[in-house]
Order: sequence, then C-alpha cells, then structure tokens
Amino acid sequence: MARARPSLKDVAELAGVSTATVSNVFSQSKPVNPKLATKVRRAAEKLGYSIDRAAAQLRSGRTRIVAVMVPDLTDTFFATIVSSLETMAYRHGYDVIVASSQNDPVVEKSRLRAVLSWKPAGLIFNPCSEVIPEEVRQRTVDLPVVLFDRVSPLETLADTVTLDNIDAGRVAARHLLAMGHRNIVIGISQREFAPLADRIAGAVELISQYPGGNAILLDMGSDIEIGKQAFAAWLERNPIPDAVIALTNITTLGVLSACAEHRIDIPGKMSIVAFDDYAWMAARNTGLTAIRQPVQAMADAAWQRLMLRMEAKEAVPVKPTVLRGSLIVRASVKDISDPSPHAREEAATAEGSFDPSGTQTTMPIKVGKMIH
Amino acid sequence: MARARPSLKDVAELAGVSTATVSNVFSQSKPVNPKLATKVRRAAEKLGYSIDRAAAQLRSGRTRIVAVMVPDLTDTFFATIVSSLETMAYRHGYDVIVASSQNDPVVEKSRLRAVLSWKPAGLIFNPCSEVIPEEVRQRTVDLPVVLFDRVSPLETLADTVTLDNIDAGRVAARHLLAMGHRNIVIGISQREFAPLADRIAGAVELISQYPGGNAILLDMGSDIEIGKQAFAAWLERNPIPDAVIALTNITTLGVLSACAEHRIDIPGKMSIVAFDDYAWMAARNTGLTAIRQPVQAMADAAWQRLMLRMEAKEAVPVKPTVLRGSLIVRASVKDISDPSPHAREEAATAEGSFDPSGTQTTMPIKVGKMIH
DNA sequence: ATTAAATAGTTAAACGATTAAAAGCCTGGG
DNA sequence: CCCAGGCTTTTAATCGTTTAACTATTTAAT
Repeated sequence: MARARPSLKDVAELAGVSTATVSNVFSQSKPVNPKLATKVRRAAEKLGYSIDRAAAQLRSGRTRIVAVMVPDLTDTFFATIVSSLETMAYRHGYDVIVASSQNDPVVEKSRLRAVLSWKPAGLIFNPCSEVIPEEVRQRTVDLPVVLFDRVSPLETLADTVTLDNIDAGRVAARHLLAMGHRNIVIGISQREFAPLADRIAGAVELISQYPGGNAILLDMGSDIEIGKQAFAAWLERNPIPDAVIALTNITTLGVLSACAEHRIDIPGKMSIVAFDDYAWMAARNTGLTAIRQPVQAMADAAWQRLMLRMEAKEAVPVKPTVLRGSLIVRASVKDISDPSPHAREEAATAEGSFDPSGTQTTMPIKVGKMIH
Repeated sequence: MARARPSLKDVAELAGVSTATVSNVFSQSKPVNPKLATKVRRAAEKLGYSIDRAAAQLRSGRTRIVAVMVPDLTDTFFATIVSSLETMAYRHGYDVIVASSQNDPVVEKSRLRAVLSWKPAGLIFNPCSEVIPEEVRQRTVDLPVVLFDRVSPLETLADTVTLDNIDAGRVAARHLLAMGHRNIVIGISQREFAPLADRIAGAVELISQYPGGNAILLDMGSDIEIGKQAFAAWLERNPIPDAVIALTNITTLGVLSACAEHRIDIPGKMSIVAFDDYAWMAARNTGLTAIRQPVQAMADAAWQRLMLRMEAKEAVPVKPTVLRGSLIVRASVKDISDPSPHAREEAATAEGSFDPSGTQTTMPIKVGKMIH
C-alpha cells in the first residue's frame, strides 16, 4: 500500500505505451489517439499518478507559476486582489506565489529576487514605492509583467492596471463642491506615489478653479497614529475645514480618530469623503461616503493582460488599463450649499467600467495652500 | 552577455573542484575546507550562479516550501497571520504557498490537493469548516502539520495553535457582568466552529450562573447584511438587551449596522464587546471594546511548531498551544452597575502570554434562552 | 613503523519528466 | 504496385542537482 509515488514510466507500462505518449496525453503538446489517451488516463487514475512538478520544470525550463508582489498583504485592498488573482490563476492551471514587501523597498528587492528565483511564467507587481526596482526593469523584456496600482498609467515599461486616480480625485472634489464645501483639506499619506499624486492633482484642479475653493494639502504620514496627531495638530492652528478628502485608508482612520478625540461631529461640523470602500465604513451611525475602487475588475484586468502575454507567441505591445472608481454616497458629507436653485450634479456611480482609451494626460496642479 | 544560466558544473569548473563539492558548499550537507568553500563561493558570485530549485528538488525529493491554507485571505486576521508566516518562513529559507478556501469545503479540498502537489515540507492548515478534510488526516503521519485557529485544542491529530476561546468568552462575559449587564445577546456566525463553540461555552457559563444573568444565543449567519437583518428582526420581537457579545468581525459589523439603522445609541442604550481588534474599531466616537487575539504570537507559535517538526530527526509528540486573548477596554461598554461598593474586577490585559499547560477541558454549557 | 579510523574530495548514477529525431503506419496518387 | 507525405508513436538524450560509494589523505593509536 505504501508504495513509492508512481512515475510516468509506471503509467506508461501499465497502459502499454511509451512515456512520450503519456507525457503527450497530459501536456497535450502533441495529439494522441483518443483510444490510447483514455487508456493512459485510466492507468494514471488507477495508480493515483500525478505529474512531478520538479521533473517537468527541470526538463522543460517552464513553470506554471505566477508571482504576485504587493506592498502589504495586511491591507484588505491588496489581500482582496491577491485572493482574486489566486482564484483566477488556479482556474487556468497556474499557481500563485505571493510575497509582501511590507512597504519597504529593501524587503521588496529581496523578496522580489526570491520569487523570481522560482522562474515564474509571469509577474504581477505592485511596487511599494514610486520607483520600480531594477530587478523588474531588466526582466520586463523576457518575462510577462503587469504593473499594478502604485504606478503611473503613463508607465511604458510594461502593462499597467490602475484606477483612474485623477478622475477619482475630481469625483471626490466635485461631490464636495456641489454640496457647498469650499475649504477642503486633502489628507495624504505618501505624496510621491503615483495614485496619490494623481488623486491630488484631480481634486486640487477642481477645487482651486472653483470660486472660493481652497485646497489644503496635509501630509499625514503612513501610520494611523501619526496621521491622527498630524490632523489634530493642524486643527489646533486652523479653523475646522468644511471637509476633508482622505486619500487612503490610513488617512481616513487618522482623521476619524482625531475627530473622535476632539469631538468634532461628522458631518455636522466637518464632512469627509474617504477612499476605498471597506465593510466597516457602512456599519456606522454616519456611514462614510467613499470612492470605491473596482477591485474585482482591476484583478480581472491584470490577470487578463498577464495571461495574454504568457500565452502569446509573439510580442504584445504595452497597454495601460485605467479603470474608473465610483462614488458611494452615504452620510458623511453634509449638504451646506445655499438653497438657491443650483444645478446639483449627480453622483457618478458606474462601477468599474473599462476605460477603452488607455491614454491619459496629467492635469496641471494648482495648490491653494500647502502645509507640512 | 546573454549567456545561458550558469549551472553547478560551470561553477565547479571555474573553481577547479567537483560538482559534489560545490553542492556541499551550498547545501552544507557535508563539511568542506573553508579555503575551497570561499573559492567556490567566489566563482559562484562571479558567474551569478543561483541554485536551480527544480533540479535540486527532483534529485533530493525535498522542498523548502510550506503550504498555508486559510479560510479567507480577505479577512485581515488571516491576512495578518499569512503575512507574518511569510516573513518568518523567508527568514528561515522557506517559501510559502498560500491558498484560500474561500470558506468553501469543496474549494478547500481542491486547493488542498493543489498545494500538496508541491510536496511542501510542512503545512499550516486553518480549516474552513469544523471538519478536517481526509487529505490532511492522511498526510498527518508523513507531513509536518500544524492546525490553526478553527480547530479544537483537544484535537490530537496534529499540533494545534488556538486562542483560549473559552477564556476569551469568559473575559467578555465577566467584563459585561461586572459593568452591571445581565441580558446579554451573543451574536454568532457559525455555531459549529470550535472557536465559536468555545467562546459561547465560556460566556454562557459565566452569564448563566450569575444571579439574574441571561445569555441569549443569536445566530446571525456569516454575512454582514444577513447578520444585520437577523439582529434587527430580533430587536423587533424583544426589548433591547443590556449588551451584546459579537463573536466575530462579521457579527460585530452586523450588530453595528443594525444599531446605526435603528438609531440605538452605543453604549447609551446598549453595550457591545467585539472580537478581534481592527484599526477601525478605535477610530470611532465610541471606540469598540474588544477581545484581541495575539495574532503575532499565534503566528510565531505555529511557525515554531512547524519548524520543530520539519527539522526534527525523530517523531515529535503532538502538542496543543493555547494562547490568551486580551480585553481592550474602550468606550462601547457602559457601566450600569449600581453604585454600591462592589469588588470591580480588573480588565486582564496580558497580551498573548503562552499558556504553558497545553491542556484544556470544555466547560458545561447552560443556555439561558435560545433563538434561531 | 604500521594500521585503523576519521576526514575531505571525487566519480558517476540517479531523480522523472520533456522533446528532438527516428521509426511506423496509413492513405492516395501515379 | 510503389512511394511520397502526413499522421502517430517510440527511442533515447537531456535538464541540473544530490548522494551513495569510492579514493586519497591525514590523524591517532598501538
């Protein structure tokens, strides 16, 4: 009973064919007589045969592995992406190797080398900083790569899949402006990251060209506690703003903490629109109005591009995919516009529609005021 | 420049030694003269040599892979565990293959087979249901396995790492009782899961033997929306309870949603203690009092046991590890005890201390009332 | 001085698949 | 009837390590 694991040879013997035929049955790289094929399959079944990855890989030099690197698995956004990718990969016969860079470029480099040493068939890479490491740049020619999330859609190094962050910034700002808000703080964690820079650009553009609009950029760091203190410190030296746009989950939590501590009523005294839509945002007395990223669509797009490249015979031209976010209106933005008959804009809520034109130009930034 | 990847042989040639020696230098399975060793290493460096996993594995039959299976990567609790395991594994020269069963036993089985086909050196398994699949049971003899979280500490099949859920249930109940609460709803997602069963046991035990104590078990399903409706429905047919113990993140969110919708003030009209400590729980006007699992310690313990087994020469006896949770007191529990001089209990906040005695007995359950 | 034991390094045979190249086997046209 | 050409199947080499078995060298013990 406790016999050694059966090999191709055993199957071949039992089926009365050569090992090559058995191999062809499983890899379907060459056609095999259906009669023989079933015989082989039956034999394999009987022996409980399953292919040996190591041997197959050694000989063929290929793998069915895709490597996925994210800045932080702990963040639900990334975890959801990974989970979704895992499902799709599995469905297509690939296995996923995940690595998290813990938001540290040094760790990123070393983990990257580790996952690349698996000789994956493809790489889905979400850089933790604004610079794409050399290891990826080099491999971009011989390895299917798709860059994800923390990259500019203008990046030409490889396929990219990103949110339309400029639009997202605009949507947040437009909503706030339409509701009568003028003094708007933009809570930032890492100003350099492409998505954040774009969100800022989009929001600032609209706010600063609106009569009386005043966009205030506030760096809150990449830690909730620090963000809370930064926001609290700012509040001490300034009047409460009409609203804040929290550009990330971290900043949202920072702002919320500070407001809770300083007893600032939301949306009574101050409104807020958050980024990313988490379950807890709805389970509050005042649900958080937020811009939702089409997580599923983003994962789909990334996988689709990667597959295309992995399975393609010839070179595939680089293409950026930019997806629209959607505004989820809940209760954290108060309407303080004067009741005169304004044209009140509708909240755009078309979830995750593909943007067919993959092109995008960066908008000029006008900053109303800047605080460090 | 674009030469083929160098092999052991190339390194051996350049260093002027045999391939066996080079192999020994890298695998350190046999001692080699330090002088030679450095020569080999230098040669390897020069060629940019790195070992070929597939070949090594094919020949040796061993891997440096550990498989990790969780019910849902999307859940921060599991994601944190995975992330932590990944770090530790990497540090010890192992690679991690993650798979999520999406809380579906069928998916679990198939993903399990997939990860096992990697011939991992170890498996950290967090079942998605209360039954441990056959695939794992069988392998438990020849494969280092540690069972995690959703298992009973009484399980003898393999090492287990769990929260002391009975104690956690007691701690929640004790806190509530001490604050004067008597009618306590226990919000449950999946009654069968060992951790929840134990939390229930612990809480019910204390509540029901307390004078006037009344524990009400309420099934809220494993979905926030459903949980919200279940709780709301219950509220319509019953007076608002003094407090609720939400046994999982899902139930917490469900209760919170229902309360928000029905304008039930927390903790004014009703108190709540949650399980698991997420960042958003602190960033509220009334921070959530919750029982925190020592996530890091749990991951550490799991890894430590697995390592022990993977590296051990002889059989290692099965050992359960049970870790204590800690009560994080914030603002969601109101003190409604009468002001007579009671002995007010201290909140136990010793985070993640190891419980040296790995044994545990299940407490008798007395249910005050039961509602479906 | 002799030999046994210990140590270090080498040789060469695997491991289990894939895949060129060779070999069979048909089919149909001349 | 023969042979070209298109299938399908087989043969056998090969991928890059590890490792058992062997050889050579040193050390220790008598």
